[in-house]
Formats: sequence, structure tokens, C-alpha cells
Amino acid sequence: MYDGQVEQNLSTGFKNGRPMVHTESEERCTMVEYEPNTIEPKWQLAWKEAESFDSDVDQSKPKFYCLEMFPYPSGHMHMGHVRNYSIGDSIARYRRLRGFNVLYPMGYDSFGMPAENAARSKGGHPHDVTWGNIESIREDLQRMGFSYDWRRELATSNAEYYHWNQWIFLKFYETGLVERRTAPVNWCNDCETVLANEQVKNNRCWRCSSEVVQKEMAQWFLRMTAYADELLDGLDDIGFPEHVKAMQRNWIGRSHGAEIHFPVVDSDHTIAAFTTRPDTIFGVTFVTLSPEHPLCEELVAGTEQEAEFQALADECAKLTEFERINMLREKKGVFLGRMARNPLSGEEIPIYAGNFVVASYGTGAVMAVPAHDQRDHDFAEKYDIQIRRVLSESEGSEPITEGKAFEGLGWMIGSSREGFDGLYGDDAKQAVIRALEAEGAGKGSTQFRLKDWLLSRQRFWGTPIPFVHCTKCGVIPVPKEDLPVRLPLDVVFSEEDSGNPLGSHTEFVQAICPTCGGEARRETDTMDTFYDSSWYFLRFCDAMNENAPYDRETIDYWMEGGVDLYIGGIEHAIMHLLYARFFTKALRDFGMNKVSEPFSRLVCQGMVNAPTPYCTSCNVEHHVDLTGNDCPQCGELLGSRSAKMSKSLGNTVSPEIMIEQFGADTVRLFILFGSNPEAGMDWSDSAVEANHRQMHQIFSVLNLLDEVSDEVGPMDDWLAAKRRSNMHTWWDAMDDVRIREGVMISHFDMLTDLQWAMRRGGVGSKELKKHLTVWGAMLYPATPHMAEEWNSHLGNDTTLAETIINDPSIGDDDVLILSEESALKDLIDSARNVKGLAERHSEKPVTRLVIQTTPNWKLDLLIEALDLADTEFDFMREGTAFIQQHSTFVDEAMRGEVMQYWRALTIGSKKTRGRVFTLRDTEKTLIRSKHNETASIKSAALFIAEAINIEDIEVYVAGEGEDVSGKARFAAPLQPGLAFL
RNA sequence: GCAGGGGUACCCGAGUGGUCAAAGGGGGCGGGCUCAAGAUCCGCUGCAGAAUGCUUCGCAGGUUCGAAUCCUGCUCCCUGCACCA
Repeated sequence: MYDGQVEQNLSTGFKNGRPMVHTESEERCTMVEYEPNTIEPKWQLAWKEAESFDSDVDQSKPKFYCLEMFPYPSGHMHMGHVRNYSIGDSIARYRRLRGFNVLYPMGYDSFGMPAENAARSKGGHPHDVTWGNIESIREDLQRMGFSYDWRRELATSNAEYYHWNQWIFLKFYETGLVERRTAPVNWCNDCETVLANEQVKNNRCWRCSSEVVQKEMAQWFLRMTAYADELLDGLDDIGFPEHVKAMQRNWIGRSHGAEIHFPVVDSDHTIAAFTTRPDTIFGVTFVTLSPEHPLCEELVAGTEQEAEFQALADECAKLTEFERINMLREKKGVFLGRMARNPLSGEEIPIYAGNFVVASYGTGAVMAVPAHDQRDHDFAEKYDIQIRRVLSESEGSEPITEGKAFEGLGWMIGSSREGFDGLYGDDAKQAVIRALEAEGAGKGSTQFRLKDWLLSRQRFWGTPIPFVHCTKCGVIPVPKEDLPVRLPLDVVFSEEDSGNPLGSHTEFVQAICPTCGGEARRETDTMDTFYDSSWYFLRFCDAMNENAPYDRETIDYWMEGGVDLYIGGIEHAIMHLLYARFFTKALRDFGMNKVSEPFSRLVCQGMVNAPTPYCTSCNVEHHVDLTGNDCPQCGELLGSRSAKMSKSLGNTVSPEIMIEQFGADTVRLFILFGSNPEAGMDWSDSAVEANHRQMHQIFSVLNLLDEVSDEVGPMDDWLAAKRRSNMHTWWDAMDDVRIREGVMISHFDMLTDLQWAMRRGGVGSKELKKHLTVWGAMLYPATPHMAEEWNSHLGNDTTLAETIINDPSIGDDDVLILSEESALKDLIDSARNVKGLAERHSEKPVTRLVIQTTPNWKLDLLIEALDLADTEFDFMREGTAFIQQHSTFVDEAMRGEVMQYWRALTIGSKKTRGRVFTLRDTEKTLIRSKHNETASIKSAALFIAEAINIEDIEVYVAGEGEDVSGKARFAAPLQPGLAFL
């Protein structure tokens, strides 16, 4: 399937080889220069030739399965794709660096209506349309340098793939999970096909937004409800974001309750009603049926209410569900002229048909308890039906709530039978259920909102359902050895011919019955495309397998614990993820795999937004053409806000153009640094340019190699310590997919730190080389091309793609080295601040700085206080006594200062706690090491002077020299007294 | 209506009891370098101030010695579901 797109890129790409922002002047041509459009294709080719990203089962290595939701090939890649795959690629590359055997595949969800519609309007065949699109999106993917194992590339519209769709379908059939039945189904007139419940939003088609109507049709279902409990319970311990779990829970909608049988008076019929509140059984004052309920017509026949019922039923049938909910919030009902008997109380109650009862949920009938259900309450008031309280808000007292239903749990009261009053909540429900079951009048029952998955579609461009219809034998599966049932390629699509062209394709339709050998008609329905994506992640594990969907041993290796990281859009929170979870469980039960949950960690990447003209008062977003204009509706000047990139708003940014201008690595850096994966992000041209400059800056660091000649330098130890510490933080962040944080370290902090080291005296060539080598690996996940170029410039023969990095063990002195340096930074910061103030107080320019460091007794006292704090010493209570008998307290002249200092150390002020509690761990370590602060500052004096623009600096321990400006008393450990003169 | 997520400085965004006037980036401002521009490096970017104090994390209360962080109410925004018995 792989067809050498990379070579094509090489010959055809980047006519505008120079980036828009360009930094180097021409005469300095010996310097290394960052040229993304040269190095990116170069490394893409190198990776490909080295087969760096091909991975196979290797039981000796830990595996990491990194997966992105594969795209529907609609043409070129958009920013949403770029973001999705940049996240995945950086993690895949990171995991390889860490020694994991990484499975990172890519394919195309290539069945579906858009290709069919395109074929219809432009002529041609969906297959050609689809393949054209796949070619261009593949080219885009490769130009971004994503590290897929291209051998595994698949397209669901290929017979090599959908063969196994059909094979699995027959498995479903064998195990009784396939059902063909006539049912009222959702029909979209525009798409000319049925839709699954999940594909209907507000009674409109999820794809074309036209209205959905109900039709009675024979359709194919997958019995997903058989797994409803497991699908729900499994959510408790998988790594999905909370809101995705919430959506799935809502969708599955499990409710526990009871089915209660209400016998119809003077009839053999019984009305079964589902309720979650059996504890309110004694408050039932009527029963309501959905107007579609089959009993309605029979019961009402011959009563005075017959005509009235017909009117209501007609009205409901005519209205769409959408209208029933939104236009007619008013509850309406008709008495059906008959009574039912409450099975526990024996009481006779009227039967109504009500427009608010949903036919498809539960039994389509509800027991109405107006005192404890607001809907029933409204209905009862309207039709003047008795409202009877049977629950109390507090134990042993009379009900309080008036004028509306009390829907909470309460204590049963006023039961017409012994043994129930006083029971509460779940006890009450169980007691009623027990009574019902004992008397055969009902049972405990669990209902689901989840329905079976209607997966047949009356369309062409999908997997043919592998069945034939034989007049003698009925509906018969195609034997596995005859698979795949292929879609014909000689089909003509045109605007005039609507419907499914498979039906009129004689060759396709004509079939032989596998059972009797007689003439049969082939099934022309195809499968919902969500079927294709429900197991593609399994196929990827063994994508070249020609004999089975996948091999058991292979799948158990790659799918152990599920896909380790799955990245995609929130729009698939319900359908795709639910179907995929269902498939995995069902296939597990077929013995095909061990794993039960397909995705162990899901990351839903946020939207990519872009600035869009926006009218605050109309709350409307406008096309970017109107930027700076007045609102066409109200005339106010348009503001701006960020909105999802969309064609209709014209605020899209083309990845191709960005890549051409800045290179793929800059686009990746921008995407990954712009915000964390889950958060939304705003496109910003200036930020992209800034990131591009950052790339240049990082890359130009390589020039230091020529500039540094000494083998060792004063900052070698510091730089090494800083690198190790950065590396650890970076690992933690990347392990947890906090990519933004990781990139901040690898692409920003690392540069800042090196610049600091150079300013502070510089590093030697040996350490520099080592530093750049390790840094190269850190640059690799987010900006791999630049990192490889960097790495090869350093003279390393092994590509980063083949490199595994080792644990950077922290050096013993790292903490001290780093905290000493950061103490110096702090000193400079505060000196700079104080200098500014001093200048305002001084008539002449400030030229001298006298630094008085802490006297030893303060240092000793602080260490003592730190030790006490470790023992949970109560400074509030015992601190004063402690200091008063301390040796420093003997000298009366010092008592005031000692006491003041002690309080600052241990108690603090109103807002801040004592210093012993606010010091950083690194600072504590430094203080306890009794490092020589005076010497440390002295050795950096020149640097400090330069940094704050001062001519002369003097440093001594407070008390050992003149107390200039009386600043000695401010001197404390890590906080020397500063006097500017 | 129900459920989930949010509101942090000019903008984006990190931060979930004290080390927070609050990372990082963008933008803006100042300085070094330069004939100059760009790039780059350094700094400033709540108010006042010789090292401290004050005000600030949607609004209003509360808990606490101490709140951006915890609790309650309100408000606004986003997302999903929606007469589910």
C-alpha cells in the first residue's frame, strides 16, 4: 500500500526554500544555519531507508501502542489533524527514545457517504474519489514527518480490510449477536438510509442535519445491549477523561427499578410499567400509556373516549419527536375509558394515554404518582386526578412539600398494607419488589437507555453485509470461505439515480443459496461505517495477516493493557468509543483476544481556534472578510474572538502553507507548545513566527562548538547538573503526556540555561559536546528533523530514531551546585531591585555596592531552627523559652536583634510563616551544607557588577568590616545586606 | 431542567492551602550590540517603597494563624443529554 510518496515530495516540494523569517547575514556563511525545507525531506528519507519506525513483536521489550483516531480521507490534512498527529508522534518518538517497542500505525476510515456523494455529483466511482483523497492526505502526513510504521497502512474500503469486517460479522451471527428484525427505525430522506440512535441529534441526521422520520423496516442489528452492564461498569477504571465517561454513562443510562403489572379491569390484559420508584406504589393514582402503546387502541375501543384518543394519537404520530419535546411542552392526555388495578393495594385507577410517555423506553407505560413525580403532578392537576402523598421528608412526621411533587427519597407513610410504613429509600424499594415478586405481580428490573446498534445502511460505499435471501431457506450467511463479498467497481453514479445502486446491479444481486444451491438475492444493505472503526486498532497489530483478522499471540502482545495512548477528538466520545469497547469485549468472548478494554488512556485533543470577527450584541461570529467592519445585522463595530477553524468563517489556516513557510518542525513546536493537548488553542501568526525564531536560535547554538576552544570551563558542573535536573522533569512531563511542559523544558529552558552558563564564564568543549548530545535527544520528540540534523552535526552516526537514552543519574552535588547558582540569581534580582530604589534616593549616580553577608550566629541559629522544625517543634509555645536560654542570648546588647531574628525565622509575620517553613528544599540543603556565602559571592563579584551595571563591589561578613549605611542588620543566610553608594 | 468542564495580569496560559504579585509564551516598553534596520542578548511590564507594605486570580460570604487553591450561594461561558418514569 505504501507507494513512495516521500520521494515524490523530494522532487516536487518546497519551491520557496527559504523561510519567511530569516536570520543569518550572508557574510557569515561558515556558520550553521537552520534550513527546515532542506533537512526535513532529508531526514524523512533517511528514516524511511533505515526502516526506523517498523516495529514487530518482541517479547523482550516493553511495548507502547500509540494511536490516533484515523482520518476520514476528505482531501488534504487540516490543522485539527496536524494537532492530533503531532501529539501522537511526539509521544511515539519519546517512547522509542525510552526503549519501548512502539507500535504507531496510520490508516484511513475510507468508507462513507461523502465519497459516494462526490461520485454522484462529479461522476466517477467512490473508489477513485477515495483513493485520490488518500494519496493527498498521505503526502501531507509524510511531509509532517510522522513516524508511522507505513507497512501497516490500511484503508477500510479495501477488500483486504472489509473482508474481515464480514468475517467478524459472521462471528457475531454465530454467537447470536446479530439480529434481523422489523422495527421502527430512523430514516434520513436526504441520505436515503436509516441511522443508528446515536446518529440522530435533536431528531436531525448527524451528517446532513435534515430531519429524521420514523419508518418501519427490516434491519440488521448488533445486540450491543448484551454488553450494557459491562460497558457501564468498565468505565469506572479506565483512563478516559471524566466528561467522556459521563457522556457514556448517560448514554448507556442504566436504571434500577421494578416492572409492575397492573391488570386491566374486565380484561385479560395486563399493563407492565417500569418504575425506578417502587417505593411510591401506594401513591399511584393513574396509569399512563404512550399513545403508540399497542394496548391503547384495544382498550379504548367502544368507549366514549375513542375519538378523542384517535385525535391525540394522530397528533403525536404527525409530530416529530423534536416538536413533541420543544413545541408542545404542555402535557396532554386522554382517559381511555378503562380502569386498572394496583396489584398491591387492589385499588382501581384510571388508564390514560399521555403524549409525554416515551414509547421506546422501558415498557412504554408508566405508573403515575403525582405526589412524587413532577410530570405526573402537572398531569394530575390538569385532569383533576387525586394526588396522594405516600412519602415523608422526615422520619415519623407529616409531609411538608405542598403544591409540587416531592421527588426525593423519603419514609413510606399511608400505605394501604401493613409492613411498609416507616421504610426508607432502598429498603422501601426492595420491600415493595419482594411483595410484588411474592404475588407474581411484578419483578425487580433494570432498564437501559442504550439500544441495540442498528448497523445496516441502504448505501453503496460500505461493507456489504455477507448474507443472501433465499426464497426457500430464508436469510442465509455467506460461508467464510466465499468472503469477501466485494463491492462492484463497474457502477455508474449520477445525480439522477438516487438510492443504493447495488440494488440494480444484477451481477451483484444474483447469488446462489449456500444451503440449497438455488437462486438467491444478495443482501444489498451495507454496514454503518462505525463498524469499520470499531476494530481497526486490532487490525493494526497484525495488519498484513492474510488468513485472519489478526493473530492471537500478536494481539495479546500489542494490546496488553489496551492501546497505551489513544488521541482523538471529543466528537467520538460516545459512538466510536462505545462501539470499539463493545467489539473488543465481544471479540474477547469469541476467544480472539485477551484484552477487554481497548484504550487504557484517552486524550481528547482540544480544538484549534482562530480569531474571528464577532458581534457582542448579536452574539454572532462572522466571516473573516468582515474583519474591522461593522456588524451587518446591528451596525456595531465588530470585535474579535476565537472560534473553531471552519470553512464557513474563513478562519482556517492551511497546514501546507505553514509548512512551506516555516517547516514542519516549527508547526509542530507551535502546536505542542501552544497549549496542553486537552486544552483548546488559538492560532496566532505572531506566535508561529516566534516559534520559528526559537528554532533558529536553538539551532544556532551549534555554532558554539566552533567558538569554545578550552576543554574545560567554569560552568561545566553547573550545566551538567542543570541538564540532569531538566531531564528528569522532562521525563515526568512526557511520561504523563504533559507535552507543553516537556517542550517548555526542551525548547526553552534548555536554551536559557545554556545562555546563562555562557554568560557566567562559559563551559568547556568537552562538556558542551556532551550537553548538546543529550539536548538533541530532548529536542527530538517535538522537532525530530531539526534534532536529527543537530545530532548528525555533532558527529553522531546513530540517528536519534535509533537511539535509546539512559537514566541521567543525579550527581551527589547537583543540588548544592544548582542552589548556589540560583542563590546568586536571587541576589542579582534583589540587588537590581534595590539599586533602582537607591538611585532615587541618591543625588549622584550609584557606582558601588557593599554586600554584607550573614554573621555566623545567624546561620547557626537558622540551622538549629531547621532541625527543630523537622522534629515538629512548637515554636509558638516553646520558641521563646528556647531562645531565651540560647547561648546567643547571653550578650545583652544582642538580645533585641536575636529575638527579632528568631521570630522572623520561626513565627513570621501576619501573612507569611517563619523562614524555616518557607525555604525551598534546595535552599535548606545549601544552608545546611554551611557553604561559604562570602566566598561564593566574591567569586561572582565581577559578574554581578556587570549584570547590575555597578563599578565596584565589596563583600564581607557583617561585623567584619564597616557597617555601611547600617545594612548589617539585614544580613541573613542567603539574604545579604546590600548598600549602594 | 440534568450532567461534565471552565472564568488567573493587556492577550494566551501554568498554578489546587503557606516557598505566590502568581511559571512560560505572545504583545508592549527600556537597555546593550549595530552606520542603521532586522535578528540577537539583557532587563522592565499591579501600586507605592532601601530590601517592605498595600491591592489583585468571575461576584458575595464562610473555614483557617494563613485562601488563586477548601466550603456555601450567586453569576457568566463552553460541552453533552434532554418529558428516560
